[in-house]
Amino acid sequence: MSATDRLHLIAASTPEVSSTAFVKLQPRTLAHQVIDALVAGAAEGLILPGDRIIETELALQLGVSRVPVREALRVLESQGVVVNEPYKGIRLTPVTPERIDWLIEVRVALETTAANRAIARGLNIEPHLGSLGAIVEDMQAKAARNDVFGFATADTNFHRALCALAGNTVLTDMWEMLARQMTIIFGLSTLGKPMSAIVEEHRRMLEVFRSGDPVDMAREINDHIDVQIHKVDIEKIVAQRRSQADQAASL
Amino acid sequence: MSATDRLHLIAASTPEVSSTAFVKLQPRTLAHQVIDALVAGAAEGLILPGDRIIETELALQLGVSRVPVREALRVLESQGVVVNEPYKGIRLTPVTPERIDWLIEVRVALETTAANRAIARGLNIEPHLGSLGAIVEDMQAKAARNDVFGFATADTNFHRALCALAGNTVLTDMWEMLARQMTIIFGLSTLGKPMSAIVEEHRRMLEVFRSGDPVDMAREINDHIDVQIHKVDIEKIVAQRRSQADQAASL
DNA sequence: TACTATATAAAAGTATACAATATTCTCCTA
DNA sequence: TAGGAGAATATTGTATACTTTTATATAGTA
Repeated sequence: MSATDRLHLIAASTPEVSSTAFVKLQPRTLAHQVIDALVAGAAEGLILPGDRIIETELALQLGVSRVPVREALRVLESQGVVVNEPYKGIRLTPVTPERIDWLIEVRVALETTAANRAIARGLNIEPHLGSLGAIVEDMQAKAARNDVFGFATADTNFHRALCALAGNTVLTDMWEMLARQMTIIFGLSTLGKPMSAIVEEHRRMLEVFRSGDPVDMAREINDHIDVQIHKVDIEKIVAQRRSQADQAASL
Repeated sequence: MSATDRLHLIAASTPEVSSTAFVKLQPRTLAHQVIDALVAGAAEGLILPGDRIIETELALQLGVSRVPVREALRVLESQGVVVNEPYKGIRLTPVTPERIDWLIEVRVALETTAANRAIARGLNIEPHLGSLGAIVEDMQAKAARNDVFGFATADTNFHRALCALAGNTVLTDMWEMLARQMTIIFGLSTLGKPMSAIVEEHRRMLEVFRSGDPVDMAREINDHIDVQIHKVDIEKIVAQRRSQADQAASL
């Protein structure tokens, strides 16, 4: 079975809009939906780093023509999610320990910048602290229920919310790129540490954010992201995720 | 005359490869060439922030079909160079003082990170200092000849070379995005300061880099980029560039 | 058997054709 | 004359068809 065989259909991968949504979300093109489907599939481990992606196949799976598929792949290429050699094919960007270091380095830089900007704007106060705190509580709840997927999502949301406080969309856009790539690499699973420890780290980060010391903040973010992800055996993770995906596929 | 009417043909905008090139560069697709042509056109002021871009027209100008044009536009959209509203049209991202601040903030963050990483790797030594120094000399030469275009290019090259020393392609890729956007906004002209002063700033940056103090380096980069570009009247610049472009077009 | 050359197939790159949506213009009515 | 309904037009979104390139398989020869 090839890498894209089990990709969700578009209909299934684009969740219903909450009826309480205030902003009218723009109609999204098929290309955008293809991007979401691919990223979601990669996050679930249906496609793994290094896997070949065939346009025709993907188009067939998603029930669209090759045009939006190609547009999606070009976008993902420009974001570093896939690599392309003309006439040879596209594959999910192979992951190396080096590349993980690079992603982390940039992500730490962006998050630190964002946090310090938020502090400079005087946003390390209520109601923002409360919002962030609520996310941490959510993490706690998900941890208690052993909801790994939900936990990872909440974790990401915490960092996203922190970045958003900088009010710099150029920064947040770039952050999303990085977060997406890391999600694809690591999947939505926690690594190494127990969830309770991770929750605790977030509490501490939040406390430092409240205190408003830029240097402390930088150190805290660096330690958090670095320690959480660094020095993992990436080969092992990919192999593990592949076997998981194969298992799921054979059910 | 519409915005894209005077875009260079692809053949004209893709320079010959130096015969001394060692690496075999991969064959580039039309989509990539369209990207280059568009960015080049924007840098020259043939298209300005806020201008509408019509796919059909652009395709005609470049002598290609709409498919590679659309792929190019999707990539540029994901990079923030153009904005798109489905069925309404694509335009070069309008520029606001706020957006310029955002771009600068991220660029400073990335360059600072890169410089410090280069220092951490112990690369603030020869032959790297010499290479950077050579670029500064080049700037000096271009300034003497009053070659504004060449000067701006050399300036960009200095910062690019500095970033490259970090050896982090994720970082350099993102830096390129930012540099591209700033080029589109400001064109290839110096802003405010005399060129000699800018050359002097680069000398100073290089000296601080040699000394290897991360804090000094951060301050120096921030001052350089910030002071050089900040607080310019963007409305005026765009208006000025537009009249220049119109003038050139009527010749 | 091993190797090369040719033919075949697969997939990406590109162009054209069609559908859906938004905008503009016209004409009618109040 | 001002305003609105509806047709006409322009432009984007999508699908299909064709071309070029690469990869694979087959056959022939040393």
